Amino acid sequence: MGVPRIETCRDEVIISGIEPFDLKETLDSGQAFRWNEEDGVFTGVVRRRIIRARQVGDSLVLLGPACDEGIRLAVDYFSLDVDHADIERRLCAMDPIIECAVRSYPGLRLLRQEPWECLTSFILSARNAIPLIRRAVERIARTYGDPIVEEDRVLGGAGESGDGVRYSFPTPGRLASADVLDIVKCGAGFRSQYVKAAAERVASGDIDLDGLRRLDYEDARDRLMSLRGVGEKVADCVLLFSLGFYEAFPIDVWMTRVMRYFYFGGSKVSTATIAQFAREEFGGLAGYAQQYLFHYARKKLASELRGLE
DNA sequence: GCCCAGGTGAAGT
DNA sequence: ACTTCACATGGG
Repeated sequence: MGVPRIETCRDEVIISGIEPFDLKETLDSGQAFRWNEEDGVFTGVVRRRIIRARQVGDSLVLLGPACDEGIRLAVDYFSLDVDHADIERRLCAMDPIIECAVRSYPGLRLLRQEPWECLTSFILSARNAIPLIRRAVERIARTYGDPIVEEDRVLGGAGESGDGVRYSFPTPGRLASADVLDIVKCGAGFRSQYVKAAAERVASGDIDLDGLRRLDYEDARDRLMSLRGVGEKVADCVLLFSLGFYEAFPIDVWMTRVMRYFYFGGSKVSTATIAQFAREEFGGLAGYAQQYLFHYARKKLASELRGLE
């Protein structure tokens, strides 16, 4: 594959040469929780910046005035530097089931999210529903984060009356000094204490999230699991969605259902058995396999899988 | 009212 | 090691 080609015209930046790429499915695949869609335009907050984007053909179009830093941010966030065609090819060669999932959603990417926001989001995800997770993350940002004033937004919002203001996700330090009861008010429920405790550990430097990249998968995972509210599944989500550990294979209720259905003849299996199978079947691409199977399960198999229990 | 939602920790076999 | 249960909150 070639390097992504970047072309600036007026108030748009067109990034091409990135196929396969599917913006909609990627942002709707349960990785990130701060994106909204309106008329094909997706708006989200990434590391203190607002990104507005839409897909035209195989290209990603960024809306707003061109800015090198913003372009670099988007390329990194959407992993546009990854040879995704090669990844899909290798997955399809593994077995006909994963091939089917990949062919159903070509261009489904793994994002590179900001680790602290990713960790908090998935602590909030435990025994929770996606719309409620989204709302809690947004309320936490609105309560503790900073309003983002972007040239981008000023230019695009000629008749804007203040409602569309977005907020950055708060730093660990800011959440470490929060009152737990105020975090509860954001809708975080029993997970509020976990969020605050994690913020304290990260803010103090006891846990260095970016530093985890230098550890091997097992050690990084153990380190994350020393946080209360972070078990195997949440740890794997953070490793996969923000730290580039593509061998991580988060197993939740959906993955349990779809793996049983496809690979274990519908019989009951433990997460340990599923995890071991995934390692052997998908190896270093287990995380990608997980994302295709998870998305396929939720979008195409929901009714069939619910009845299995 | 009741059940479930991208689980985890603690206590019990 | 494996099983059971509580945990806040809100939507179907």
